[in-house]
Amino acid sequence: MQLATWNVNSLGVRLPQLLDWLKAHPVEALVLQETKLTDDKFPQAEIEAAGYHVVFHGQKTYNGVALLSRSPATDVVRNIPGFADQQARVIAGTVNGIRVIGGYFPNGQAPDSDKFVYKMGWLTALREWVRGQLAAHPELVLMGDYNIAPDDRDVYDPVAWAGQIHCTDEERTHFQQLLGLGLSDAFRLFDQPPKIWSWWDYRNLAFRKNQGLRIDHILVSQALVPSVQSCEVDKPTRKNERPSDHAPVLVTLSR
DNA sequence: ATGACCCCCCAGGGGGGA
Repeated sequence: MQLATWNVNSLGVRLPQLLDWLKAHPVEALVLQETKLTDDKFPQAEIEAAGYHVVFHGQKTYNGVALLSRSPATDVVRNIPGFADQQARVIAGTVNGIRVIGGYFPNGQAPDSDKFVYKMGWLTALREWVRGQLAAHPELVLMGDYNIAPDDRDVYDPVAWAGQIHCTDEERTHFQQLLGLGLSDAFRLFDQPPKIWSWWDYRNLAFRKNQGLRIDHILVSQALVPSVQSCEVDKPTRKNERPSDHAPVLVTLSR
């Protein structure tokens, strides 16, 4: 079975692509980020007609997350418990015994900004919550748009991006601390070719020049590592006529 | 080439993304 994450950059715009994508990629579960829809406008009927259960947590204009699954998700959680947050960034549920957590991590804007301070606090709250989730659910996947490029290998121009948002030591330390909970970056469980990204700027002909970052990740718990068969970025979806700036990322499990 | 986008808001430009 496959699990996947995709920052769709407006589900209102991308719904037809999502429905096409699900036909071509009948994944067991998919988390979405940047749906940018309040819950009353969420296209639940269309997604259910495509054969998926769905739970969601949105807001106007910004952020918004959803969890689609072939079987219903149970124990659904919206946002990080105990962390007061005006922004809709997390949705979690248990699907076929696997705890699936989808996150739209804060961007952070710039290392000297208030938004960076928020990003750091959010990451700390997420880590402490996920620590408990792992104790309760040994089979766990934490996936989404992390807005962190974990390593210089994940950046098309690491010199130009050194110290910039997504690439600061503080963000990378947070990523390592998530791994320290007992999670593994599914993509790095395998030898990978260089220059694999999950996001390409709309500007500067970035996709055509393959100038991007790998900031969308699937972290799996140790109990799941033996069943991970592959982890791939679905780059062709970024070539669609009216694409999101992110490509989906998929993990394949032997179950 | 010192360029180059897209989506939201909601009606002319501004905020945000990464």
